[in-house]
Amino acid sequence: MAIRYPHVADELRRMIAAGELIADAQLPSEDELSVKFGVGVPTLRRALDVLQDEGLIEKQHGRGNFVRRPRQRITYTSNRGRSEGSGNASGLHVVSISARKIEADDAHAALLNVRAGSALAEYVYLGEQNGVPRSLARVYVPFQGDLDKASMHWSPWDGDSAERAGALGAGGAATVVERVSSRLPTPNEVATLRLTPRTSVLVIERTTADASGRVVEAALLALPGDAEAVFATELLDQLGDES
Amino acid sequence: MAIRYPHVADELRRMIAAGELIADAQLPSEDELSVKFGVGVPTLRRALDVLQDEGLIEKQHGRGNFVRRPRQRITYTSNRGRSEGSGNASGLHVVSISARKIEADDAHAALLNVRAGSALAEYVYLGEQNGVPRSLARVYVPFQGDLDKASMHWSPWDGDSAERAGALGAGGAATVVERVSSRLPTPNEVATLRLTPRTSVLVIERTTADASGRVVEAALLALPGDAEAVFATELLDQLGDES
DNA sequence: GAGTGGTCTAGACCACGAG
DNA sequence: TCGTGGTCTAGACCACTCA
Repeated sequence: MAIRYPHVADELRRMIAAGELIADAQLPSEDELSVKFGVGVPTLRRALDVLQDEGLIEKQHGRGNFVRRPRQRITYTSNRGRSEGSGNASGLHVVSISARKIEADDAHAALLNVRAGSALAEYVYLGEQNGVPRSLARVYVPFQGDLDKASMHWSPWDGDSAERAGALGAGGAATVVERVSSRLPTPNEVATLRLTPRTSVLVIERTTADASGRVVEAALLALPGDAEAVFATELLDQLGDES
Repeated sequence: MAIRYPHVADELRRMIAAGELIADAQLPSEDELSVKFGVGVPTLRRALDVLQDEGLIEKQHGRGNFVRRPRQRITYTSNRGRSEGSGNASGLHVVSISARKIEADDAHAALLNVRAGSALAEYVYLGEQNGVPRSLARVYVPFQGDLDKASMHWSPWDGDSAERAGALGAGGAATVVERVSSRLPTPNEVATLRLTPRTSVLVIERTTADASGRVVEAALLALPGDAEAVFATELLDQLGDES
């Protein structure tokens, strides 16, 4: 016997691709679809789960299932010391959510290389594209006596790394380390970014240290699954001939 | 009425964390567990799905459910022109799977900036850690008359970017662009890396171009979900005082 | 209150793995 | 052949949304 839910998923996928179901439009109810495809409701729901994992539809409890507007790919660009280019991501509107003083927990302590319990300033930013939340960023800086109002306008998206490092008062060489990983979203990210709990987010963890190795800033950036981070480097050939 | 499957999942998670279910050990059958937790089999299976998404268990059709050995975090390091450090990832054993000549399809063409249909050399590598497949890499190079045997020992994990660029014959400045994204695994990746179809993989797409902008190499690296990519840069302060 | 999706159920049957 | 997980089913009931 054939496994039926993949075929149902294929057919729904085809209908979306063919434009028979347009973005933001509501799908027929699950009862209707199960009759239409000649399968039971649980099987139809299994097919919808697949489409949800693929980001093609969005389920809304009590309202219905909807075709999702295909997301524009969102790109985080690390401009490694070259001041050209980017600046801000295309069409992304970043708003500051909150600025507050907190005490470092163990995770913060490891990130910033400070003692747990020391004072930090936390800035939270939300990036939106066409009114859709697209990125959630938290920036941590060792607390310097007050919440730096100027910092509230620097999201991880803005400006050049070198510029930031300079402005942050390093006054010399700085080291920027960026870690990129992928994980399931936290409940907070699910709510804020309007995600499903089962689709991964791309996480970029950036720490900036001054010449003495002291971490002057750490940024945590969460992007919905269909995102990418771009790192470009121009290399001079540092090698002599190696016979 | 309370939703039951999260509680079942919590309890199973606790048992694994507490060591009551050890790595590689088989779980009781789903029938047994459903009785033990006082829920129906579908509900128990729903809870197991959650644990599978979290990478805590592995389901094997016809055999049983097993506690997964916690994965060591795997790290891809981009050493941006600095020859220090890394070289190879910790404990990773890379073997060459295949080397063959192919014709570029549209995806290859876009990646390497060549015409579709032009000849490419494709090298495939599998990285293993303790006998467990941990990374799948495909490297593409414009075909140069034969399959370069030497290249077969350069996986994306080996060596320094600058060294590679030099060895690749650029003979001057080179540009390396690395794109990191996250997506669901292909069926091939599911089989080769022993993944589940629902857990994301981290994908690193690296292209190396010579001074003239010609792409001399493209590498596609797929890593299971609990992986990270690290990019470190040392910046000289390029700014004068900005009044 | 009507309509929607979410959860839970019991049971039948199929597909896979191993002895 | 047997035990396992995988699929499919029909139906009951709950939770949410909106008029």
